[in-house]
Amino acid sequence: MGTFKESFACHWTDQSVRLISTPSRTARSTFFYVQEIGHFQTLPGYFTEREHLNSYLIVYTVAGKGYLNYRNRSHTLGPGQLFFIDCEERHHYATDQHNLWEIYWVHINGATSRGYYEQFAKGSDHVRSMNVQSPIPDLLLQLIRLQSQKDYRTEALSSKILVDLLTEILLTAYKPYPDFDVSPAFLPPMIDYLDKHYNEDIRLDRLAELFAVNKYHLSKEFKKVIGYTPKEYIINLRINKAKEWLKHTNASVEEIAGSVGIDNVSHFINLFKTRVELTPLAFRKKWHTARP
DNA sequence: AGCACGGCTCAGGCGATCCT
DNA sequence: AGGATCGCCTGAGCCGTGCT
Repeated sequence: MGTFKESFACHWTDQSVRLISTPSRTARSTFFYVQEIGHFQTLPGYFTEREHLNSYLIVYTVAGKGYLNYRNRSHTLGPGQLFFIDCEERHHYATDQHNLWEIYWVHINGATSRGYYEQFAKGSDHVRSMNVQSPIPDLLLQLIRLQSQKDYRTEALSSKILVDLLTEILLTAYKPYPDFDVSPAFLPPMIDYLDKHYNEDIRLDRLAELFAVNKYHLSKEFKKVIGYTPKEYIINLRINKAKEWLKHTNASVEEIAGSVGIDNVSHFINLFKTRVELTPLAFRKKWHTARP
C-alpha cells in the first residue's frame, strides 16, 4: 500500500453539505459504512486529486457537467451519470468551468465493498448512466439525512441503504434482464431438455447437434441469457438434485453421485465441496442437526 | 456464425482417514 | 476390521473466449 496523497480546491457553495463519519468497531467489522458523504453545488475551479486512500467513492451527477480521470482514461459526466471508483488508485475529478457540476457523493467502505467494486469494474466503463426512475439519487439523499442526524440506528440503517445503493449500481452494469421472448428459439427447449436429462453424459457437441445450432454460438448465447455456461448449468442441476437426496434419503454418497450422473465418487465430492463448501456427508449431517 | 487455441475443469486412480 | 468417505494427483480433452 502506498502513501496517501491528496490535493483539492474547496470551491463549493455555502448551501453545500459535507459530513464526515467515524465508524464504530462494530460498523468496521460488520457493516457497510459511510466515511464521508455530501451534496456539492460546485463553483469554478473545484477539483480533487488523490491516491492510496482506503475507500470507495461513488459520485452521482445531479446537474451540470464534470470530468473524471481514472485508470488512464478520461470521462465526462452529465446529469444522471455516476462513477464508482477505488480510491487506492490515482484519480482526478473536476467541474466544468461553465456548466457547474452538482453532485451527491459518498465515500464508503466495509463488509464486501471490495467485492461489489470488483463486480462493477468488470464492466467496460467506470461511468454509468442511470435511467430516470433510478432510486440512486433518492438513496443518496436518504443517506445524507441519516448521517446528518445520527443516533444509535444510523450505522445499521446506513449499511442497509448502502446495500440497496450498491445493488442498484451493480444492476446497471448488467445487460437488460434476459427476456425469453427475444432469446434464441433453441434455448427454452434446451433448458427443458437439460432439466430432464441432467444425469446423462451431455456434451456440448451433442447438444449442438440435437438442437441444430453451432456449438460456439450455442455456448455464447446460453451464457448471455442464462448467466452460466451449459456445463456449469448441468453441474448446478446435479448438485441441487444431490442436495435433495442427501436431505431426504439415506442413500450413500456413491449412490447419489451415480444417480446425478457422476460415476466417480471422489470427483463428485470434489465438485460438491467446491460449490457448497461442505462435503456431501457434512451437508447431510448439518441438515439433519438443523432440523427441529 | 465459425475458427483456433490455451486454460482449466473433469475424470479416474489410489492411498489415507473416518466411522460404525 | 471393513466399508464409506475424503483428499491428492495427473493427464486428457472440453470449453470459453478473442478474433475474424
